[in-house]
Amino acid sequence: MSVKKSRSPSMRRQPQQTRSQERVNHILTAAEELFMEVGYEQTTTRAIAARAKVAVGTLYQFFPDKEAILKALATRYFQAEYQLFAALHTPEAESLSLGDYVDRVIDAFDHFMNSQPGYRAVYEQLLNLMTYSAVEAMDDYEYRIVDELAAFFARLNPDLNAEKSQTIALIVVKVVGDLLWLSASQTPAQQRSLIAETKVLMLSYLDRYLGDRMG
Amino acid sequence: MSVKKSRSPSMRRQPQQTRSQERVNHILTAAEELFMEVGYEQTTTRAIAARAKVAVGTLYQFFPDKEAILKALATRYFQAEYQLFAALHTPEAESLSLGDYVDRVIDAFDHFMNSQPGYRAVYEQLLNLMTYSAVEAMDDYEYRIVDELAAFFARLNPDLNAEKSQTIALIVVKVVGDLLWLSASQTPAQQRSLIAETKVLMLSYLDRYLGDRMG
DNA sequence: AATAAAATATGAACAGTGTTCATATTAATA
DNA sequence: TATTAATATGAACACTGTTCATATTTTATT
Repeated sequence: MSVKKSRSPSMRRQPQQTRSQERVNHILTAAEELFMEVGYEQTTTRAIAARAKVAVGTLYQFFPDKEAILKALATRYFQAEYQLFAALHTPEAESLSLGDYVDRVIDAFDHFMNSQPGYRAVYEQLLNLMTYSAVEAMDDYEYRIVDELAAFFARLNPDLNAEKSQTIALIVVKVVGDLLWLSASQTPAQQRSLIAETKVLMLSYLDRYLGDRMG
Repeated sequence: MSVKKSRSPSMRRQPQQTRSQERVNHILTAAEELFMEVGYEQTTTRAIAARAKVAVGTLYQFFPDKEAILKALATRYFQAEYQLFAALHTPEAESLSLGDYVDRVIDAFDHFMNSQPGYRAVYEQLLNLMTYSAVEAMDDYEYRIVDELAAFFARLNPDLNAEKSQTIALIVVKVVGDLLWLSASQTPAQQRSLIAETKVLMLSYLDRYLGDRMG
């Protein structure tokens, strides 16, 4: 069992040879497969090494510990998630009606979560490691999404001060993330009504602040 | 590392002698202290036994595994949480204005979370064990709260069918829980504005369904 | 009160984990 | 080709949750 480390680098040694690059990828895909099959806790570093056709020691040459492997996988998904957000918040998006905006964003993230097979398994386990102080643990990418969403809101309604738009953005990101996450573990019918209701929730809320700016 | 068990009873043997009753309590308080001090994962069954002045084996005489100890602690908090909910949803509550109702409920749960010192540490770690299928893991108490809240809403607005009021209740419980949880890890100033904003969110949303029934 | 039987407590032993590090192997350089 | 640096290996280590034969304590019986 690993002891809390102050701040370990995500990689122990940058792979310099192309052969090593491949090995790192093998390790990551092997780990992702196993995390999806039996979960993070039940996945053994020995099992990862075995599936990647590598010795345990090799694993620790690239990753300081088991947690770092999960984080490396999570980073890939967070990057994709951020890019999805960015693509949805171009200047053109500011001229949408509020209803269309909410529809687009929630449908897009819903689709993202369901289309990426490994996303759920990785994200689920990542939450477990982010125990102490959710703020500190909140990944850089989620921070950036909140910041940029706050700026997006402030642009639409300049009456919102920085603090207020930040709080609104934080609530939107957290609530939508939470409800989409919840919907993922429901029957398709429940899933549909939950997502429809999430849109109602966001629409009702944002209408207070952006109602007269966005259709 | 424990293997997934199909469905283990929460207790291995009911303590029949008063001496055993005390021991179980000693074990639980020792475990709670340690979970708060170093977290669930870092807490060793040996450490729990040592602090409770008991042998490791004794621990396993009452609890099938480490997880059961956490669950026993969690049950205490869930019961208290349910009773808080029940106290807030008496027939008299139906005659409150929507604003007063939201204020009361959110303030009460906010106070509950901050006044119970062990609640956060236990709940945080409990979330980690509820990985697979949040629905199945959702404790009986939370289920009951959603059900009764749905009934409360349906009583206020009989136009809401069972399915709809259930979805609304689920969203309210999840969102309020999530945002209060988030606020717990913020600075006092952020905490205040986040809670105020949570009220705005709930008010905006519930107004759609209960606006003409509750003030 | 003494004894037998049942209930309860104990902690060394077990099987398994994440991680390390002296050693062997491979690649780069001279 | 010989030398040196980089990389790969897996047995060994420290520690974990859990068990179970044994010792102790309580209860029941004589």
